[in-house]
Amino acid sequence: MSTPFDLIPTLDNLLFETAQSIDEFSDSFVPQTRSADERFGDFQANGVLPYAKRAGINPRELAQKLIDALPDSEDWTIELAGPGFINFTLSSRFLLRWIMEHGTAKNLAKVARTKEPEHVVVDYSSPNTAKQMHVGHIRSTIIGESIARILQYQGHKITRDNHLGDWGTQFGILLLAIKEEKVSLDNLGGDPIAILENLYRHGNARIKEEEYALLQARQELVKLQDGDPENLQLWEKIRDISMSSFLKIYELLDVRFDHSLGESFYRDKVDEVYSSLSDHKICQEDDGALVVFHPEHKRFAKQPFIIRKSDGASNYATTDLATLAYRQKDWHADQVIYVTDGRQRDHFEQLFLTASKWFNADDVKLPKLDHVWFGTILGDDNKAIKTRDGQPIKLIDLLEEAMKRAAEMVRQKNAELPEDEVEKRARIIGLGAVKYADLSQDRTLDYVFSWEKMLAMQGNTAPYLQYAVARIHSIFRKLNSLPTDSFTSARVPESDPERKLSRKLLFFPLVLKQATRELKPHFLCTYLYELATEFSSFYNQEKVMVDEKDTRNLRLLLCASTQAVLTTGLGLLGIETLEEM
RNA sequence: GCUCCUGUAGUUCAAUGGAUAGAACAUUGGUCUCCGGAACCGAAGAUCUGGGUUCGACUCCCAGCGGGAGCGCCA
Repeated sequence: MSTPFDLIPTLDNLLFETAQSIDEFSDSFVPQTRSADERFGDFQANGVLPYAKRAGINPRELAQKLIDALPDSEDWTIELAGPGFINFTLSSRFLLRWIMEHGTAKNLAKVARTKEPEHVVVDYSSPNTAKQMHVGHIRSTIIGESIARILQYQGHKITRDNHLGDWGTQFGILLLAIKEEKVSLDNLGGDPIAILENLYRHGNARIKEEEYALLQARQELVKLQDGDPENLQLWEKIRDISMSSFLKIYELLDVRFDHSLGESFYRDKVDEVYSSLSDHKICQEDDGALVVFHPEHKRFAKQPFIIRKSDGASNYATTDLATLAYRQKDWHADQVIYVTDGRQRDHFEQLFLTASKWFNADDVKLPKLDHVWFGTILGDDNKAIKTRDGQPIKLIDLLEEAMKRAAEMVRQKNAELPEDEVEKRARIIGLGAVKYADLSQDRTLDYVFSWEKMLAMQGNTAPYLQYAVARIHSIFRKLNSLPTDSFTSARVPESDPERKLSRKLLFFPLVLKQATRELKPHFLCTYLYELATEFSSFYNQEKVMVDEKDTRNLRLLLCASTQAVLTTGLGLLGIETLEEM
């Protein structure tokens, strides 16, 4: 008999089915099983309370009836508590069985797989070409990657698409500056992207001081969009320079895209958007622009979704519609997840409404659409982050600073370590800290930037989790054994620390489900931190390498399983682990 | 003006309508012949205000107050 990976559906079913044999219950009963505070057991079902209330029955009496009807089980004991909670306390044998069956990375991965895999496109990172990535891009990149990994882990087919901003107004300005300053893009030296960014800044200043320059910039953009060979060539070079600067960052962050289909990719697909939406009378002309209103919506009845500007040019609403159509038609996406700043919520709400009407009119199945939005990164003044001279903090600087600080700590810990090993550890620890700092808080909240916080190595941080993993490696190293060895003769968990750690391991599937349902990795972070804390406490209280074989095996099994869950979980956050640190 | 988000210890953050609101940092007291002290154990300390819904509210609703954002040709 196999032990259920996620106990909640099992208990839910058991309670529901049993309830059906009792007169007072109907099929509208929802057991509401959830993990319980450890003071009350391991799982609790709360559903009797609201049900009894509705039926006008005493909840404690009804709960008792249900408990009496439940079949006896060797796997748990059941208790009535409080106003009508039903508490389940798992038997030690069950805990041991679960850990033995599921507690390796391989088995976890197997059992976490969904029976209904879907094709999910994750649209994230999406920087603008011609500019460097700055701290503002870190959230989309890190959160998007984690969500992609979480879904992929559960067996979904994931397409990672970097929707570059490579066709917008910034090119007119940049092209103007390049031509006015007669810059050759062929030898820009060691940091070409920085030079491009400076040029852009010059151009931007020019169009603000002189109206003629503004007209020229617009003209350069029109020329580019009309396929002018010179501008197109320059544009391609700019794109290449930008991409190579992005790739450096993606490599550090261990992010790889399947596609980088920017806005330019859709430039010959926007006409189809205009004509189709016009044919279906979804859009209308207004002040010379083509717009979509949603009369049924309290805000978008008046607030337009502009899909073609009055000068005839497309904008990001147009390309986003074209992009969605492409993802549906060519990729057969079941779901599309957009990971962007929360300030774009209106845009995506309008996009989803418009797409829904459009696809419906064309009788095409609309993929499930999710806007995974996150808060702004703020500075000390509670305004969007800027450096003192008003420039955004470059992402590459942040990452290098993190690695530098981590390297210092690694050297302090181990002075004789060869430099390449220091660098390797510094990368995993430093970048892990940066990722974790971002992922560990609810993404919808604004984020106050501080180097201390981003690079913190103590407390609820990646290095703390990595440290727990490294310690477990150290145990097995000493024992000349492997975490993947089998520990078949282990005894059941008895002591408080053994039991607490065991039950924590069992909650991994619940957390995975929650993080997936809400597309919020911080649930996973909180859990991993609690697991690591529980492990440290256990490890402090219980000697692992004892002579008594069955006890040692149990404790080693707990170590191995903890390591498997921590490593797996951190992997889902895009964070690597070390055998020694 | 309209709309949305947000308000929890000194600070930074958790908490699926569920039982006594949980951590970290900082403060502070301990553990140290220990299998890695990047550790462990303890103390102190919080739900903006006022109503409402509910058996039960940090959570949902209404009204204030404070902070932030969006609102026609940027993305």
